[in-house]
Amino acid sequence: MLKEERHQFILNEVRIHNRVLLTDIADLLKVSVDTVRRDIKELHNTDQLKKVHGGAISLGFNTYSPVGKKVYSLEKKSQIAEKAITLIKEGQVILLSGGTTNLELARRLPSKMKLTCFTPSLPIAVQLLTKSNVEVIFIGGRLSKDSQITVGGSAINMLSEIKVDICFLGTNSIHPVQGLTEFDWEIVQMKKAMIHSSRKVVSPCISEKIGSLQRYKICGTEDVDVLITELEPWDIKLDAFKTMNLQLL
Amino acid sequence: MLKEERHQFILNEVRIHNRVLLTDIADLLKVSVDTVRRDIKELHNTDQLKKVHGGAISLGFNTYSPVGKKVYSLEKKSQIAEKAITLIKEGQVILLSGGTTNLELARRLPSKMKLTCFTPSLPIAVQLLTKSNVEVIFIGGRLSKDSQITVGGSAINMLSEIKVDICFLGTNSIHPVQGLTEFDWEIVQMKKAMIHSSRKVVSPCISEKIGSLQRYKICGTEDVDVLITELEPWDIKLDAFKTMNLQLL
DNA sequence: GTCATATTTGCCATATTTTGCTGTAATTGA
DNA sequence: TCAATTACAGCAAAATATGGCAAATATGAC
Repeated sequence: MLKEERHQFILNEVRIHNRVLLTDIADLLKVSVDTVRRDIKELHNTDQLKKVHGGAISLGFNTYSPVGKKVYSLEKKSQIAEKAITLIKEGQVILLSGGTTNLELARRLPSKMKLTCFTPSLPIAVQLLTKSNVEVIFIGGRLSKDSQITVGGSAINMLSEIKVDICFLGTNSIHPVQGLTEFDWEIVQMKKAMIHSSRKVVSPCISEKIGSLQRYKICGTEDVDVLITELEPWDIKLDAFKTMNLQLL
Repeated sequence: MLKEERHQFILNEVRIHNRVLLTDIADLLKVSVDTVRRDIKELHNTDQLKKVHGGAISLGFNTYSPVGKKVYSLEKKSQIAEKAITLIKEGQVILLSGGTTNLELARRLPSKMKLTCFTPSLPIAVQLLTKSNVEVIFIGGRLSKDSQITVGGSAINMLSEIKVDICFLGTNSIHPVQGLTEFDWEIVQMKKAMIHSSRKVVSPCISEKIGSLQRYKICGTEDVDVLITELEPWDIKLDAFKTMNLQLL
């Protein structure tokens, strides 16, 4: 692998996540942390990102990180993404909401499978640009700076005109009784519209988010067709969902 | 095998993969690495690719980061961007087409000025995310992988619903008689729509592109209100435009 | 055809760059 | 404060770059 490739990769990660960990990059690229450290140093010296202890952040980084510290539960999200990909078939039309899990999914889309992919997420669109086999259609609208997805009437309007095969709905909170909830009103509206635009709703969700509750309701569990977690099928956290009419992965 | 054949082969590989390894090429073509090295050196000297340690990468490899592109052109573009910014007033609604010059413009937008900015360009949207004072509205549609902007009916439709104060129209070719031209049909359609959606059309254009001509016509010079170049006002290249009803910067 | 000349190519010896590793210092979080 | 992680400098091995050289090939004039 060329040094320039690594540089591009790192910059891309920074663009998408606003921050990267040295160790994650080293892991992903299978090189030593020293090499990544040197790469980041170079990119720092040429003002392409900002080097910080343990990694790097984007230059215009606005210190606000919605999820808190561990943006990367890379391991779990990768597992979920791998499971999710098994649901996709050649030639299908899919819809990816925002969120880091869906970003992982986008990253792992097989490069041979022809797909059409709708998304309102800027990072996911950037990621999908590298997949020559995927036709990307971006849902336009006002860009929310926090979530880096488009929101608002225009976006919802565009969603109302489509009907896709599968929607992968990144989920902040899922509760056996209350269903899916969200703390941002505009995102709630977007997600509702996405559900209406899809034949099948898949909810990739890391286990920490199971049982949690936010201010606004998106939909009940009955609107979700498949719930994907990183847990084993017999895990106790999933018990509450087993009686329901939804597939567990 | 002829040298020319090797050159074509290498360029093709670079086009397809965006990068090549010296050793791979030598292996594939059954020639020594020295030969490939010399080939790449030649292609580098004639600006057909970029030589790096261990191989070569395509010229537009790091699409997002203007750093690494040709430095001289970056300087010109920066100058143009600086001039362009003087046209923008607090609270206005602007429209940025794609292109690296507009990307520079986006990067340099003052952080205190409140603005609303429409754009179909993914790199520009990413850049604008860092500007907390700018409301970004992304023109949705099918993403063209080459130009990294959205194109197609949906995008043009969305454009038809807006009327902005200023449109900065990244320009590939401007000709005193033929006007603005472009080589990609879909982008032509987008740019036409952008012109219709704007009260004022500004065309930032580095001097190399003056007088050049592409396959498809976007509009005549009469549709352009302001032409911004990096040249001094008295430069001979601008003479042809001086009699026209357009402002030169 | 022959000779002289120029180009191309592979090989070699010698720099230079890159990379991982080591030991030590600095930073972080509890 | 301590313990763990991360940073940094220096080193050595591997990979790559460079310039010189000679053999092979092509070119062109006679």
